Amino acid sequence: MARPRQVLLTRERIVEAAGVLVDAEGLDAVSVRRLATELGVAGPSLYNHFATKAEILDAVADAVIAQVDVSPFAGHEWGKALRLWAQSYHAVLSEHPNIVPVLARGPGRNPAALAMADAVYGALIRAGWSPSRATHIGALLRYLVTGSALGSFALGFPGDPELYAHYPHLHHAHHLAEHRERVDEGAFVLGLETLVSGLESQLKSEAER
Amino acid sequence: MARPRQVLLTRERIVEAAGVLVDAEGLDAVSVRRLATELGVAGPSLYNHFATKAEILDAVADAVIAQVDVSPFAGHEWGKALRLWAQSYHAVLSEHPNIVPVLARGPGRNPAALAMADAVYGALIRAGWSPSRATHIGALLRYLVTGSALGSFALGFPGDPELYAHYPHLHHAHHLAEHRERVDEGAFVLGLETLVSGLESQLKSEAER
DNA sequence: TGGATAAACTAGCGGTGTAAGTTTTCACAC
DNA sequence: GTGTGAAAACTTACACCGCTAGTTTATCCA
Repeated sequence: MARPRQVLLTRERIVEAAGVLVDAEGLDAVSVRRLATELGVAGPSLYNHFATKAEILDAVADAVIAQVDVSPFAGHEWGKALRLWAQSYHAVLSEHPNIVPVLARGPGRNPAALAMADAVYGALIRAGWSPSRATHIGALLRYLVTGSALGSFALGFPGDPELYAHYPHLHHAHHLAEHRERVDEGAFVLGLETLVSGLESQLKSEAER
Repeated sequence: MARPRQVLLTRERIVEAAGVLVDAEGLDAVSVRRLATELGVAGPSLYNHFATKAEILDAVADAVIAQVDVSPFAGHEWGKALRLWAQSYHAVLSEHPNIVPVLARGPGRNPAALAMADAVYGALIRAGWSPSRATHIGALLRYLVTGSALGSFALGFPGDPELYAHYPHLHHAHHLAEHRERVDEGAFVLGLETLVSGLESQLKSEAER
């Protein structure tokens, strides 16, 4: 087959198929040939639409970021907006955990990621934070969200009781994986609430001086 | 060469060489053949000492964790200890950023990582936190430290002014990379201080009830 | 002293990302 | 209408990847 009568591939189709594959089988399952097969096409054909494999994965990551709800920054007070946005961010990454390593590298040149950074930073500046503080807060919340999405804390502990026999305080650690959701979610919620309410009182006491 | 008169490889030598290579050129530079060449040995010989490449990288990650100072938990009040430990943890990962993706998967069966988790959890329990809260706090601080080490926030923004022309609040984002250290460090310090002091007042108000 | 084990080797399998060159089709300028 | 050039698929191929299998030989222990 040379050039087909009807176009077989588009950037959108490739990104969508790659996203499905990443979600279903993980980053390692995505090879150019495998992805091409999934699209009914021979391997290197994808290079007519993307320069490298990394570019494909970047596009997948940006499509995920595009699902995050940044609308709270339009209508809510900054602290409330931060909470709502971070929760949406966290929820989206929880639905697509396999792409997180790609996404943790930062916005790069990806439009949805840049738009999100813009919305967050703008809201913080409007609230009265200094440029450097606003940057710090944006970074900080990204640390919390991606850090929590990157690897489940609970699943990091194997479910093998004998492993913990010689650690005086870890006798129950082999049960962690069973309560995965409660543990990971509880840690995130605790962190978000502690951070945002701490920041709220910092800004308030700055304003009073 | 069959079995040599003097042993050429040990687990320690392999882990050390792998660590040097990871630090100098990144995770992708570590291939079994490349590492073996670095050690003056033919490729698959490493498999006499490690079952898989992943096992080698796990050992490198654990050697890094072993450098974290957990001694503060012995002598200091819990809040102070948490701050000192997290700072050491952060500093160690900053010196070895390339191994962070491996390390972010959790302790697994690695002894230094388990010992560290044990020390943190034990100190929190002694301080009066409930088991589930102690787990949450441990998880939370790991999110912060690994999240901040995983990808520089500042370096995530390319230094190309034109890129930000259409984002109303990001006009100065192309300067972020230049101030990388101040930005990333500032965000981490802000996060650590806000979290720990928030937790201190939470525990205090719990105790009063 | 004999046998098991251990530590190196070589050869090779199936897979990877991607470069290069080929063929055919489509869109458009004359 | 009809060349012309770009675009979108193809095939082939390169260098490398993790890892397995089988071989050789030195060392250690009974």
